[in-house]
Amino acid sequence: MAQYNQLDHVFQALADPTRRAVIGRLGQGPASISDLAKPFAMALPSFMKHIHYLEDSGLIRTSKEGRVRTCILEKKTLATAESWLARQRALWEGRTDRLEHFVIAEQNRKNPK
Amino acid sequence: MAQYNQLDHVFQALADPTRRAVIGRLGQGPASISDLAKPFAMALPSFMKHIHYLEDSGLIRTSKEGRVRTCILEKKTLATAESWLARQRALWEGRTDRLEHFVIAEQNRKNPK
DNA sequence: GTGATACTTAGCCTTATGGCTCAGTATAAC
DNA sequence: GTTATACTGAGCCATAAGGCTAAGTATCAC
Repeated sequence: MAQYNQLDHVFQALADPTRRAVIGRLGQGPASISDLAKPFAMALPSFMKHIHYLEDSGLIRTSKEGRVRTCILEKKTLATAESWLARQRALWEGRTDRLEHFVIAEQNRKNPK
Repeated sequence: MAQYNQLDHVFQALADPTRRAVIGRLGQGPASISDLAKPFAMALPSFMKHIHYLEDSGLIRTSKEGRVRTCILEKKTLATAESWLARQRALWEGRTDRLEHFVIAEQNRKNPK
């Protein structure tokens, strides 16, 4: 993983069950660190590493207010993973580009910038 | 990554640019190890580790005939990653849909026909 | 001001990853 | 039967991942 590539970090972030669970939770709306950490039998600093990993990969964004840090899902980043997979499928299905365009169009429709 | 979970291994496998390139190539059809290895400035044993990783994760299957090992893409496994992402999207879009409904309802309340 | 809450920082430990070399085996070509 | 080809296996190395504890800081509640 020597060179800079967002997909590397995104897929790597998705490779851990704790982090996937966090993403699943954040799909339902923003949450604080301690709320997110609650379901996991893990020391908080360990959990924080996952949060940092997710933030560095661009899959979530966080902000601190008072002593509480709130996390939100960055859907656009998740979409880059989705569209890579869609592109692979498009390739082998011979339907070049159509599916990827569909995914991106859907993303823009649902979350216009 | 202590416990058994195919998604862990699939996403982990996708986190490396060499392995993603191999998958891209195999999307166009089966290929031998040395054909696959050609584009990479990497010793063959190093490349083989990637192949083993891909095979262990279930993303490819390989078979040997004579001295040549041929690799093919296991599309079904790639689909498990795709469907996890699709499920996430479904989750958060379900939420935004409800939010949209709420917003529309509010608008109608404030500005009745 | 004291104490609880919510992180945060620092550092340790074990295992996994991703590269390498060097040598080995099995098949194909001549 | 030699030689070239196509892996394969063993093992080394540096760094990253993912857990831990212990101690620190900044808010908030009383």
